[in-house]
Amino acid sequence: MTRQIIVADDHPLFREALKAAVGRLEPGTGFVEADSVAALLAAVEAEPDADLLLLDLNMPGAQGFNALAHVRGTRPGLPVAIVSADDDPQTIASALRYGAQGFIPKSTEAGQIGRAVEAVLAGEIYTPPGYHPPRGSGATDEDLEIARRIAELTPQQFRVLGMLCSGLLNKQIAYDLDVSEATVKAHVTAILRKLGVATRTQAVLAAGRLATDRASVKPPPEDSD
Amino acid sequence: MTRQIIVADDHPLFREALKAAVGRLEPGTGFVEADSVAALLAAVEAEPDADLLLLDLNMPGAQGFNALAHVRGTRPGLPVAIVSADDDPQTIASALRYGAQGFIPKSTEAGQIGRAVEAVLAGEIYTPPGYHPPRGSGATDEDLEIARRIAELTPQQFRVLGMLCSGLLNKQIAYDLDVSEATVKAHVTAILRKLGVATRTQAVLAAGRLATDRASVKPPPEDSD
DNA sequence: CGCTGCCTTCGACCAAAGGCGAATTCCCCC
DNA sequence: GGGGGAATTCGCCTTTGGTCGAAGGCAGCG
Repeated sequence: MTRQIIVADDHPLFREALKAAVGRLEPGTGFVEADSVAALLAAVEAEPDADLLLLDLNMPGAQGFNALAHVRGTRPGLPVAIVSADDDPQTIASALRYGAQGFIPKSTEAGQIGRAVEAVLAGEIYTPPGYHPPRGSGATDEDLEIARRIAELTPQQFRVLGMLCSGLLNKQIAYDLDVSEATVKAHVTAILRKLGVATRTQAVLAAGRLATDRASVKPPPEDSD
Repeated sequence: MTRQIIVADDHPLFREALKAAVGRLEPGTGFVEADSVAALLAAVEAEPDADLLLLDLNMPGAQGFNALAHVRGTRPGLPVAIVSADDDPQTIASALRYGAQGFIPKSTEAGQIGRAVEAVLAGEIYTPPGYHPPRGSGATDEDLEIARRIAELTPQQFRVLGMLCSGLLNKQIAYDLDVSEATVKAHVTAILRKLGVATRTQAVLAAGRLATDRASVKPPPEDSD
């Protein structure tokens, strides 16, 4: 039985490097790749028996720790190792508090990445050498509460939440997901309930608290001035 | 003619310290205090001839640089010196790009604060000793574009935007401002136009890009689970 | 097999959001 | 003193958002 690892990163080249670094130690390893949150969700659903998820924090559509929180909620048995270019102690501490089993800075050298992955697969919690938990751990209790609620969302609801956070209208979401607008509204209602808020705007604000970088809304078209 | 300085900080004690540090060098200085964004707007409107605004970044209701951008837009002639506990180079660079004439870390010793204020009043740009502009300057061109648009908002519109960013309904905003809901809607429409977006959620996302800390939406009431 | 949940889907109803035009006030400037 | 422009205010109408109830599909379990 070959072990399965899901590699979620929007950078194709980096995915290759990651696979090479991991596959070198265990040639029989199978990989599933995802370059977006949508693909990540699909991969997680399609591979219920995956052994590990290597997750980049800066993926388009997955503001920060939202994807981590959601995967931890829907697949509690699937270990997640964060792979990120942002390696300051605050970010690492947050990732661990949100349930990641490991944190691998992108600056890590290949051989060390392989060993880190093996460590996480063996059930250890991997942190970069020299890492110390900072004083204020970056994620407040309120943030963890948000994460807990996001973890309760179904995959489809999580997709919709991501689109809400992009500022899309129900109509646009319905078109993208190829369902009726009534269905989208039902999902939105479920999201509002689970997040404990009353409007989509409040839901976006809540989800935004788990973001590391600001979402880019959309390029303002700008015609007049 | 005594010069007027507006001191905007939600911490009363710190306002006192600030006044003491500045007043020591020029006993005749007049002060106007503001402990919230609402009070800040009122003060700026009431004192058109103020000589300087000392502005804290972490004021309730004024997410990050929004207040700075807005004041710079409505009162281009009023110099603004940011006073903040967050003194990393990224933050300082952003403040300067958004049009601040000075940046005074809260850790600055009293005498130095007085000298910094005098320098800004004299037309200089004050930065803490040892400050070097970082490589990536913290604020992207897109962020500056947002700031430029926020600067175009009228005071009332800016107040409404702040409430939108708190996740309030039009009805609640109308109650707080003591106007009809129709009026609030008109303001919201104007805001959407000026920010170049189509919905309130997108407006909140746009304004959120100028935030330094995440807004706390509101404590989720939480009853069921 | 049949039952029980859960997820997804949807249509119909009501509330909130947003657009449009217009009246009022205030301030600046001529 | 008298425009002119901007800001604030508001009512009416359309669109969007959100709730409720319900039906179909799919997995796990007795």
